[in-house]
Amino acid sequence: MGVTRSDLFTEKQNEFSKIAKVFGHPARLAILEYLLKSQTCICGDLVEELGLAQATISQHLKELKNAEIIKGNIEGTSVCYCINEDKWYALKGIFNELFDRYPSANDCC
Amino acid sequence: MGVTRSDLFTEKQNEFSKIAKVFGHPARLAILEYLLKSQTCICGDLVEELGLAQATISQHLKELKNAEIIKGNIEGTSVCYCINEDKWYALKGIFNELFDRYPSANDCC
DNA sequence: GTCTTTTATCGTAATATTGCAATATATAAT
DNA sequence: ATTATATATTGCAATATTACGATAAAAGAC
Repeated sequence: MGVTRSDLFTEKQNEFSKIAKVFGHPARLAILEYLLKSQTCICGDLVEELGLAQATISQHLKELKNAEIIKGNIEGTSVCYCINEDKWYALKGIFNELFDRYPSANDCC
Repeated sequence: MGVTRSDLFTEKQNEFSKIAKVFGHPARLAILEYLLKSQTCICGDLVEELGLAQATISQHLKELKNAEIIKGNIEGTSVCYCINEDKWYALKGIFNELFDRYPSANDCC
């Protein structure tokens, strides 16, 4: 009990839900929005920007990196993070693929 | 500790993440995909379809209903579930709004 | 070398999620 | 009224997530 039954679902469903889960936390969205708008991608200021502890932000960055939504480059003592463009466009496609499967109009609901 | 710091984020970020979280479980995706493809929307067969216990499915349906992604109509002793069309199109828009904010092409990553 | 700065990791506490058996509720059929 | 069927709710155990202080690791400044 308590453990997600991934065995019951398709590879696609498991993959998609894993990605959706990454978007399922406001801190990670805030990080992404900051990366989207910032022209430079030096990102040490995320701690002041978001108000979470440094350890917490590092953890969220790790999850975004694991999902390959962002990339990180070491730049001297700091790390330069930015959106993974290729993945970003791929994600747009994956989500649209779902949302374009329009619900069949039924009369009962 | 351990509680999401919603106070630190914008209303939009909190709302979006809440929706994304609903998509963040394969069972709920499986339910949605079943509702999308099924012409009829009588949904008692989800239990056999998915392989999860009836109580578990009922719980997932509740979360989908809370997020207003699906609607449920009582139909005799069973309940007829289907996608909430309006919400579905709205969600498509909300996700595209995010994905259309293309990352600025930087040279450092 | 030491010191400073920046980010990552570890350990741990608080909370949330998932799954299911048991039970409750609601309606239909008899 | 009793029984059968379908779904919801409750209670609880297992697991996952979130947050943060403390500490480690890595690189530049001196």
